[in-house]
Amino acid sequence: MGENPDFRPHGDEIPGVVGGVVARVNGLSTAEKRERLEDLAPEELAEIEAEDEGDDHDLPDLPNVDEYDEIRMRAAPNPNGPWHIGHARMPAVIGTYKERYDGSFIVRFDDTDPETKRPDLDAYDAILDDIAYLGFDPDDVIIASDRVETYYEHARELIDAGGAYTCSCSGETFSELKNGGEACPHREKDAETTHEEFRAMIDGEYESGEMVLRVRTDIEHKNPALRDWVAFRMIDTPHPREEASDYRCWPMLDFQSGVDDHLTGVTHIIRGIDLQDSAKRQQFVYDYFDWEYPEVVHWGHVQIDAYDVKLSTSTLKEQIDAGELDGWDDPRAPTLQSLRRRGIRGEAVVDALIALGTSTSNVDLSMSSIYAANRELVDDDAERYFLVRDGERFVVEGDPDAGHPPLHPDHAERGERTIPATAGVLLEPDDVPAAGERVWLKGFACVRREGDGSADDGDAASDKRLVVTDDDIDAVRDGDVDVVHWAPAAGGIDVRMRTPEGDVDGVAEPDFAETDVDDVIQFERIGFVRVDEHGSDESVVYWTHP
RNA sequence: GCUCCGUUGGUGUAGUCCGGCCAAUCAUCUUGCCCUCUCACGGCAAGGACCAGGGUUCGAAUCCCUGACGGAGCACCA
Repeated sequence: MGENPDFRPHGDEIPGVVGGVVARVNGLSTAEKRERLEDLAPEELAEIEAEDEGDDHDLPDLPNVDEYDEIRMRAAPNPNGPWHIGHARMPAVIGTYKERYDGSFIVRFDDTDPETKRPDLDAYDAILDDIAYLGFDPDDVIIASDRVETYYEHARELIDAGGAYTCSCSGETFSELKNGGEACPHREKDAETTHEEFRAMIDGEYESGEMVLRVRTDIEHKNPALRDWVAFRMIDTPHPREEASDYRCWPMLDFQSGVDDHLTGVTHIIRGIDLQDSAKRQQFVYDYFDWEYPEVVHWGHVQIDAYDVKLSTSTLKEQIDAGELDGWDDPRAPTLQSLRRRGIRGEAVVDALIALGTSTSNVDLSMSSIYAANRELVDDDAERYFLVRDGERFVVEGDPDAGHPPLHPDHAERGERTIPATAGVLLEPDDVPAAGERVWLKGFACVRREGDGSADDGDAASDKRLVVTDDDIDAVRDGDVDVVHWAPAAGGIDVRMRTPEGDVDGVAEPDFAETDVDDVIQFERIGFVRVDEHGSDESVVYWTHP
């Protein structure tokens, strides 16, 4: 109708006219439709099939990739602690793009604040471990505090270009002037004086707070966030890295990051919305140097359901110091170290984070999507065992001596387990049948509950008995009898299962001892766990997911 | 207060640039059924969304305006 305006008044009649045809086409099979289209418009068919091929990306294409010979991206963490789940988004997305475009992935530690965001010396390696856990291998690792001289050199060039001036206003004073769109008296000083004062900053002749180097942007810019921002300031506290401990004049993020992105050839910057204004700030520096600003993608914050604790490195650190958490890999902590210990593969974390895309709105990540991705990875390999929590003891009367459930229901060739029943069995309280009712002990037999438990005469109460019946499996198929897991009353293995909700104790079947540390197995009807330790008193497992 | 940005089912996402192919995709989730000696895996089915109101148009998730709600920045933090 765009082409034939005459039809417009008749728009309402269109559905009636074309409806029959549309219904007929929809009734055709895909193959038939393809055939018809090939007759009518082969070029359109080719177009559709071309679209189908390249359309399976979870992430949108990066902007303007054709304009660059190589796509280079960087993750720029602040090394103040091991990573939580939200941090994993950066390497997950960058790593995925790197694979798609055959690009580069640089890790740059932005550790230029020895005081407020004081780096943790262990965090550098911890973060690189976290990245390796996720399955990525950075092409290069650089540390900003190694590059301070480079930032000084560029600051001098910027001063020469008229793009910076030293300023001794207090933060408060300057803020007031700036919010009114007014320059401070230092703004017009000559380059020579600025050079002299900047040299004195580098030499440490000022105390913290006495002097800064500002970038000359536009003091009347309508966005107050962009007006003459600070590029360098004095910090009295020495940097924790010995190599950098003598510096007192430190660059701010926007200067350091902007210079490094250019010098390391970064083509695409991916970062959070908290840095939305950074590109606009840094653009002023890029203009003075006549550099081309990289492409930028911003994304929103990630919140994760299922955790009480906040997704914040500093909060986690406080909780660990206060003893509320056992450490960074406490199962209650939303950290990558915790997920790793629980047996969740980095690949599953990456899959779930990639599915979030890169939208600028804030997103909630469900742990269930990480669980779903991980279950897909581990289910086929996970051998099955029984664990009984809060076991109630019953004697068993009748044959056989032991149960033999398979190690994996889909893989009979892997063999079966042996669970002795002669010394009695343990059942979870929820699974105990009422007096006279039956229950199927999985891998063993159908049993009937005798006695109602009222005559409590000790450990092997005479009325806590399970008598083997002659029912066959049809009893289960008919839906009359529930199948439950169980453990032997003697010879089982004490297990402590650590979960995000706290520790749970139980007894596992004897064959559980054959598992190796790091194996991910499934306790049937409970969930997947990772074997953490086989101790002399007990074994410890970490709960993975249902 | 000033300045940016966003809003599609419970969650995430596709579609928005270039209005009709959208009675809106896919995944997760929930429920039911099938399979099954696990509440796992697998299969089938169902459930559930275009923030609101105006405008433009034959036609709006898509374009325009207003509002609501949410987020971010205005640091000598990153």
